Amino acid sequence: MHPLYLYNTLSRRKEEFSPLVPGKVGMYTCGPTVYQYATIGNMRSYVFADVLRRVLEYNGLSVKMVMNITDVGHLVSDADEGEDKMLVAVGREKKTPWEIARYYTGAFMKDAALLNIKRPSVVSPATEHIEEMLEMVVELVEKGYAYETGDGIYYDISKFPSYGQLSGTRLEEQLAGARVQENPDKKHHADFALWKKAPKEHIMQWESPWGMGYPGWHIECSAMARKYLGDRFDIHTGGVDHIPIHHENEIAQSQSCTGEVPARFWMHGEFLLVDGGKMSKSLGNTYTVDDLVAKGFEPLAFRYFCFSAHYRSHLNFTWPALESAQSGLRSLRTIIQKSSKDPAKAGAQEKAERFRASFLEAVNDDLNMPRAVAVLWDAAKADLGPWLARLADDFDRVLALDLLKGATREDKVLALSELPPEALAILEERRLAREAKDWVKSDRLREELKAMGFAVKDTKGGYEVTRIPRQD
RNA sequence: GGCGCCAUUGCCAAGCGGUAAGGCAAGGGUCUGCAAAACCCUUAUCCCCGGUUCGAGUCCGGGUCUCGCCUCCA
Repeated sequence: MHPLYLYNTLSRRKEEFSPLVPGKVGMYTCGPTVYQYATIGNMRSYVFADVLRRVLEYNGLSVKMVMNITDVGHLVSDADEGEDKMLVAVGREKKTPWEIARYYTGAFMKDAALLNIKRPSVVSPATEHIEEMLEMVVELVEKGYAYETGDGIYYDISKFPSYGQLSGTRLEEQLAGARVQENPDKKHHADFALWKKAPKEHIMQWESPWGMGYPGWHIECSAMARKYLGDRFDIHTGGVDHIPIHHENEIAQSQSCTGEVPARFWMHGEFLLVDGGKMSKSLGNTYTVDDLVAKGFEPLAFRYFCFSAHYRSHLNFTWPALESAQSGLRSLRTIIQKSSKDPAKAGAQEKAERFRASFLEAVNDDLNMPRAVAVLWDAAKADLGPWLARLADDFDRVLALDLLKGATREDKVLALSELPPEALAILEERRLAREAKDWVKSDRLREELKAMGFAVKDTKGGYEVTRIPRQD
């Protein structure tokens, strides 16, 4: 057994992981906002969390994974100003917030499923936890960590000296109001809303001890993690962008209630870049899983692509890079499939065991997927015969690339019954031309089939027809 | 302006002090009427300058470049 090492943002180093309760891991993942489609950048982050969960399970641990769905408008910047994203969606789509949340939650679930992201043990919307959030806010007020202003309840950062421990930022060094409008009622510019008082017309609001209102956008994670995982649990994940504000605030809130930093390990996935630059919803240069599919890619090619870089590194998305991933994944599957028909060779099992050990070592080294995939490739070329499929099946518990699926749609040799009659006619004509050694005609007919979207490959006894992947 | 990350072959990328994994692409070859597939072979000394060390892509110092964060964002 290789020990499992994970990088902890809190300590800025890799630490050996062992769960609080032997054999069981509690893990929280900051989930998606559901007022627009998730981008592939978002999805990279959930692939990362999924891999982490799978690696924990691969190590024999049982994992309770909790994910929130942010369905209540994040309004607000840290200064609690700005537009409400849900409100924007409501205006754009002429639907109720609830309809929008349901729609985009569904879209997210579908994308996750396409990427073989396992469903978390608990995945639940923030609005189902208003009560738990209010309880925490009340507790914070009672304990003196929060104060009321004209427009809400704010966390008082001056009561939490260790603020900034995760990001290494020092409050004094930050320029107050450098780029955001200062809220004059706040005692400190970094104080953040726990609860906001709602104007009458506000789209989503609930009763509270302070009248109608809605939650601040950090409290949902604190409340949900506490409810499902307890005051102290093993791992909390999210994107790197969460480090400086969201997770700092979460720690401040939770620790003020419970006396402890809620999670022992904080892990963060790096951003996906597009053409060397930032991808973000606000820049509008985003792609969705649907966009990839529309270009003829398999969603799992994107998952494989995610494994080409370590989760703590930037990964640069380009279409050629995705093609490279798709090719790689395809040939991997082909090799595995072929290999299973080969006779077993002496020593193959022992070799497979060694590959398994290397694979475990790679994934246990802070989820080093590029190395793990390299181990798979080494194994694929090691002449393992039927043992390769067994090994790949085992690796797939972590990789989840459907390695044993065999041919993809494009690779699959089509039965004659699957072909349109026109294509069959041309094929028959071509067969005759080849018998007559009329190569010019034969090649011309192949071109015709190509235009119809079919590729013909001549074999000993005849030919095979496959679909040509869509090109754009 | 402040803070941080990166810099490895045509592209993506691993590497955590001992003489550069893996993938994609490309080239050569075998096979094929041709093509495709498959198989075999080939392709880097690690941004620059100093330093530490028997030995550095790998540590330290100084540059340069890139990207990111400091504002909603995975």
